[in-house]
Amino acid sequence: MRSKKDYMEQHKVKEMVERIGIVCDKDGMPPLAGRMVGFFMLAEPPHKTFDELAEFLQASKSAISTTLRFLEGQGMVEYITFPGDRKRYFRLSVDSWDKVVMGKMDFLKMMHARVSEALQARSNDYPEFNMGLKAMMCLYEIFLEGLPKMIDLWQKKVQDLKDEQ
Amino acid sequence: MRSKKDYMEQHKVKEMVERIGIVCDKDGMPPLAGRMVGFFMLAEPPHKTFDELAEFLQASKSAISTTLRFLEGQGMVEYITFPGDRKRYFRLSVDSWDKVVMGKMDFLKMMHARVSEALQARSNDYPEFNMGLKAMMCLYEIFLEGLPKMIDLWQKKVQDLKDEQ
DNA sequence: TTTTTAGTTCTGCAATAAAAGAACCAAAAA
DNA sequence: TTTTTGGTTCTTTTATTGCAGAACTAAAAA
Repeated sequence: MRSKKDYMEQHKVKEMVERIGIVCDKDGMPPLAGRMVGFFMLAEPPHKTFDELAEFLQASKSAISTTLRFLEGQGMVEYITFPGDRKRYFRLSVDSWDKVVMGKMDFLKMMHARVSEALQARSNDYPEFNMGLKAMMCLYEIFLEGLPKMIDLWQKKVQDLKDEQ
Repeated sequence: MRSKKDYMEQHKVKEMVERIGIVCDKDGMPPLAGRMVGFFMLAEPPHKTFDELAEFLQASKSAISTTLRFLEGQGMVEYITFPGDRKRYFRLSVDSWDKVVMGKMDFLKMMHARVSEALQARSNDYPEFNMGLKAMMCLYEIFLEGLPKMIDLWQKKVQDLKDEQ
């Protein structure tokens, strides 16, 4: 007996990887990046070499390299090394999702700035519409304030989860 | 004197429309959709006809039609009509941004489901990594709970804003 | 009834993005 | 020193997207 729960069969894995890939796709990720995330979520052990990635994902070295660097940039992937082993072992950077969220905040900040400018450029001839834009800014402000709070809450909860183990 | 604040000159408007367009682009919107949002933010009056959109944005009727329907689908654009006038007047749907946010929540729900499945598919051989996935799910749960709360808060604040006018 | 208006839908092309392949490079091994 | 390993970078090919143009439609106007 390998362990309490046996690792699922290969073709089921491929199926799930595709499904995860599609969801990531919808968030604007390139297809291979989505699949790679999917593979990392299911991979056992959770760290994989460059070549293992290329083989499982059936993709070229260049595509793997580019995609790894893309995901690294987003804070979603990192690598570890082992003494006396030249290879890098890549894996999902499971506890730096806050970095990913912070990245999304940059967009909120930009949008907020643009709406603010738009409002300043407008006349007072259409106060009701202007109020709508103010409301929009208000929503961005609430998010910009709320997201870091949610991250804090998350970190506490994660700590609790780890403690109770 | 037209009003307290005069409406800005045309070429400044075009400049700002492009800038807003770029930010929208970064959120994954097609270029014309981003520009259209920009134009709607600055337009006076804030409602524009199909032809006015086509002319200002220098785009074909088909592109305008497609883009309008895309933005309508997202809950970002709506149209009004006037008695005895066949035309539709399109405008930014400024107070249904909650719908846009709810749309983003669908993605969070999907991702949460996929991670949950992944976790169930995994063995117990790598508990630390599994814990990382649990933490990830936890983050999604916090967002799924927090976003509606933020929307509520927003609606209250918007009411206050309107009242104090 | 025919014509015009206000759009929509379908087809095809141009621009962009994703991935492949080959050339390349630095560190380690032989 | 040469070769192999573990990648990266540059160029080319392929797939996808975004938009234009023309054909179309339903309602209103003439």
